[in-house]
Amino acid sequence: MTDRVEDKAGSGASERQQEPSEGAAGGRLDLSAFLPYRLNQAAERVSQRFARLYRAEAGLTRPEWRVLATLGQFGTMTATEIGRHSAMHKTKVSRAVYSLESRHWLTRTPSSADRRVEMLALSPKGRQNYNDLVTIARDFEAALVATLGEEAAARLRDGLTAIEDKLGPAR
Amino acid sequence: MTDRVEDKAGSGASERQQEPSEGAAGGRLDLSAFLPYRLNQAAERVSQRFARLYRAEAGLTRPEWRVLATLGQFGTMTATEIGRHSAMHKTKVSRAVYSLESRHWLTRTPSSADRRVEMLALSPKGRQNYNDLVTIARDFEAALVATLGEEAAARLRDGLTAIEDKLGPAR
DNA sequence: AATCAATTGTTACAACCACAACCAATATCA
DNA sequence: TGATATTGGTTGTGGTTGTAACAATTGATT
Repeated sequence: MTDRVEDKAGSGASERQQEPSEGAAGGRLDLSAFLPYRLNQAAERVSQRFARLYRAEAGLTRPEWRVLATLGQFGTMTATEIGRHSAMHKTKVSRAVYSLESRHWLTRTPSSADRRVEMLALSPKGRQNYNDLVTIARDFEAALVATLGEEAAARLRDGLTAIEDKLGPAR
Repeated sequence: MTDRVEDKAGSGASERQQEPSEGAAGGRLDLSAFLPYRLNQAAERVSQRFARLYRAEAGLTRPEWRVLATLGQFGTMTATEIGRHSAMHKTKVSRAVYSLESRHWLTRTPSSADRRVEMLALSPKGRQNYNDLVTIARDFEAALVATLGEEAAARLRDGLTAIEDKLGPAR
């Protein structure tokens, strides 16, 4: 439909035409139409905007937000369970948990059944901040959907569902 | 529609029920249904799979692949232009360019018009590798679309287009 | 019971990244 | 022209991340 490879900065002198040497084989690839690239860019744009909110509101990093969100949703879990549900690496979880614990937003309770693990849960302070952030998150998502339009948002969700269903977990 | 918050690992003893204390206000947020999270996960899954390919084929990092792809598409550009078209930070471009130059995949030519900039272009060796990677990229995208199904892929593209159109560039 | 394998979580280390500082060159404007 | 601001690109630094190694505990096998 549209062009999509224009340069809206307008500063440079010569606009680069898409006409390199093109050796022998099948030619170029339009990066800005390449699905993995587009997905990445879209995710980054949305995530950055949302990250600004919880960083401004609570000074959280992304891993901290995810741990908070997971604990807020499920109540009490171990670190590995958090990692599984939020798709984060062990060490990321470990450090985010430590950080939230330092803020007294969560508490560790040794498990009586398995002495390797600790049960993690939000403190009242943590839950209060979680509740505030949930409101912000809901508002953000609603605003995003409104911006995209219900129709486009629904299609986006369909596409994401397909990826989730057909591709396994990220690893 | 569907549940989406189940745990297919099945290893743990007690499955966490979604029933934390729920203070006073409106309750929890299902992270795995939250649009920014879903977008991020989907992008990461796809990117990781594709990254495995060009890392195995050519030992490239993601910034290096993007610089290669951009130069391959546009022929000759400056570092700033590469950054603008591939949405990468200055320093990332600088170091990726240096790395590709060390492999003799690209050449620098001082610009006669502006002695601050250097015109960057792929060497024959670089273009050859680019051509190979373009084939891999096309195959990957085709396989991805086939996996998702044409229908779902089209909806995904619509959603991404909406994000690109309605949301500005990542910063 | 004793050994070996697997799991949980933390930490050391190296790679990577963005921010800021910086140099060189150009543009702006008095 | 001369002073100042702006731009292109590189480098140093602090912070973040993943890999690997590790201690502690549990499970499996005999």
